[in-house]
Amino acid sequence: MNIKEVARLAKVSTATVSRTINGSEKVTAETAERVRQAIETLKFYPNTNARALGSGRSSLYGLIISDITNPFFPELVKSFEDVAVQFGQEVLIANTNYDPHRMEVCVTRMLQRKVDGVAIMTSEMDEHLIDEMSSRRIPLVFLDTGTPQKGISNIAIDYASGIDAAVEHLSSLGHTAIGFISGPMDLTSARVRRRAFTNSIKRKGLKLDRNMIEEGNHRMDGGHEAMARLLDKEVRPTAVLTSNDMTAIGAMGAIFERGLKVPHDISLIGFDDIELSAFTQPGLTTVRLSRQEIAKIAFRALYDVKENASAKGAEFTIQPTLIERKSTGPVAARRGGKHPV
Amino acid sequence: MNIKEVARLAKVSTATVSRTINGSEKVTAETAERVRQAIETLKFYPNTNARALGSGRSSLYGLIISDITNPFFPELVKSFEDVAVQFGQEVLIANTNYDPHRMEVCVTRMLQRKVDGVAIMTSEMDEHLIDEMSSRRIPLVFLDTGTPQKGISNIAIDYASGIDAAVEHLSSLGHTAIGFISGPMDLTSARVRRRAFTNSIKRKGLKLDRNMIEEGNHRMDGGHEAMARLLDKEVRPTAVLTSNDMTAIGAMGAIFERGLKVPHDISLIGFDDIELSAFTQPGLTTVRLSRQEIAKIAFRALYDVKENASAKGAEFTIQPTLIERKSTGPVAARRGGKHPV
DNA sequence: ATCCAATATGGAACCGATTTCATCGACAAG
DNA sequence: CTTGTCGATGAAATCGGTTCCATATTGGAT
Repeated sequence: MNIKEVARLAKVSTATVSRTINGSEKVTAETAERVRQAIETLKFYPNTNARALGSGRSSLYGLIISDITNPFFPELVKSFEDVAVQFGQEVLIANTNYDPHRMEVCVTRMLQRKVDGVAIMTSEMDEHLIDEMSSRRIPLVFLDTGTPQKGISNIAIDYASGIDAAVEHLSSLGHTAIGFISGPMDLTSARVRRRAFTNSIKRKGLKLDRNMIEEGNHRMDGGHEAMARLLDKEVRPTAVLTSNDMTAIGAMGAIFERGLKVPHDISLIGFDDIELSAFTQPGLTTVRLSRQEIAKIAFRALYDVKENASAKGAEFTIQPTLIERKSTGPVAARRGGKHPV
Repeated sequence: MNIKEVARLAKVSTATVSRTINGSEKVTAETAERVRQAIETLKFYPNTNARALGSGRSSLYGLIISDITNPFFPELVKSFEDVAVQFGQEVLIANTNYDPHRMEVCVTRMLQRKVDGVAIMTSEMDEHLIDEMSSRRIPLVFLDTGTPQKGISNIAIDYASGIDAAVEHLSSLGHTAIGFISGPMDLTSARVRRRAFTNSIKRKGLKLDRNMIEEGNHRMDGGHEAMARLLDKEVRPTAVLTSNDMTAIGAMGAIFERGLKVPHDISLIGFDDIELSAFTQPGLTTVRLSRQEIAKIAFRALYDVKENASAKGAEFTIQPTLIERKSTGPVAARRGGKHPV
């Protein structure tokens, strides 16, 4: 069941069949119709491997993520695929499980499959792996890491503005003792978010208490444990920011377990705004990072560079926005605090 | 950067390079070493497309799911990939978004990429699409649908035992008015789960009230709305089973919004046991459907049929198990009910 | 009527691997 | 010393498409 059989049935050459399939203009409507009939009759599906081999383009775009189990990523994957499909391209998903070794495996896969571009939405990226890809002139786009270079695009996230808004929100509710649960500190993205937090606290003129910063793992269990540690301290924060929503959701559980209430006893703010965050109890106030936007920009960045040899790597910036729900409230009235419930 | 250049550098033929890469025994240790050196030096990555074309095996296994946004599936994907990697195979993920049309696109992808097998973990499957694949002798495995035929395996889920356990659990807590929120009724899997529920209720000798069955969409918003409808009725159930955990989580929100409490006012049981269900507040009692087990069986079923032309399609059965958490409790004391809090 | 340009189509090389089959050399047996 | 056997290697066909280049055909201009 290959192109030759189709050609024979339609009484044309394989070249003409190929042209018909690819919508080349140089085929008579009549001939094209005959070919289409033959394809239909034989239930012919062109072999993607042969196609890629012959044409040099795989129509495949790689998407490397850290953890498919974190809802942030499936939502990103979905959006990325949606855009890719619009352009008639396919997506190859690879996840690293936050493991630098697996990252190498992922890159190898991309190289072997001859993808037309790679979106790297994770930060455990090794310099030499980047070289491996960029030296082969594969368009790349990073999420919030990486230096924009020739053929390499970068999507920066304006953490400062997002986290400033969160801190401002808490501050306006009377909170001064604000804690933070970070992601795993060996991840660049986690470090960047944490730095944005400390900077923001300083900018607001609040006191930065290192005792109120704990490390999580970007998953629920890590958030749970980190919050437990925070609650065990002598001086508790009245509000806590987290490095992502999963962490916040885990943290929320730890708070309830102590018989405390959100936001009455502790206000909580997440980061990402995954779909789930609208359904927690209470709804999670968070800083939204639009997956649709990231996915769209990422794909377009790759596609443009690929199709348009002239296009060079570009720099984009995403603005996160504060989404106020029910997990934040005025600091509880204590000793005549000025923000009674 | 192809096999020829490697051959030239190592001063051997391309055949020998190919043999070395594939670990064929007929290569002297010395020669193999020289080839490996050359590969290393040139940073050569064999072209998967050419490889698949030449050998007739793609080492790719397809995994078709309904909704990557439902945490059940990412967990399944992860497990499936883990097993595949152990066997040196790759995974091609495709999701249908519950849309039969997209399903056709997914199958086309599989056919074009010449996958070595397809795991169909979704039920919006058209008979003719199955034929399309099975007539090409592609090993298939279905999750809980499909008739086991030659080369087609099926993983059945013993809903009866899982849902019986759930109903028994509620019954022993004194519940008699048990509601159900189903998945979208155009999905086979949703219908099967609903039927398991009604059967179970009948077997327990409880009264089946069609008024207490509402339709959701297997997502949080659907669960939320369905529960809202249930709560608006004159006679409310004291306990509700849902078709999956996402539905239960959405439902929980609707309950809280009315100022009611779980499990005090309403007991809630989910289905799947996604990771999240241990972190809801209160923890969700649910019926666990092991993704690891499903993924492992699914991949092995495909791999065995592929590698072992003799192996025919097989039938497997998965036993779900009840996980008791905090979302179920005795029916609230009313008019001297016999199960006071 | 003649010639040219434009257009549709076919032939064949090519993409980069795998794999069959032939060959070569070495070593053991006679 | 010759011959048979076996193991390592290479040459070339092959997989199923794409695409360059050549050719045939058509219609319009002169």
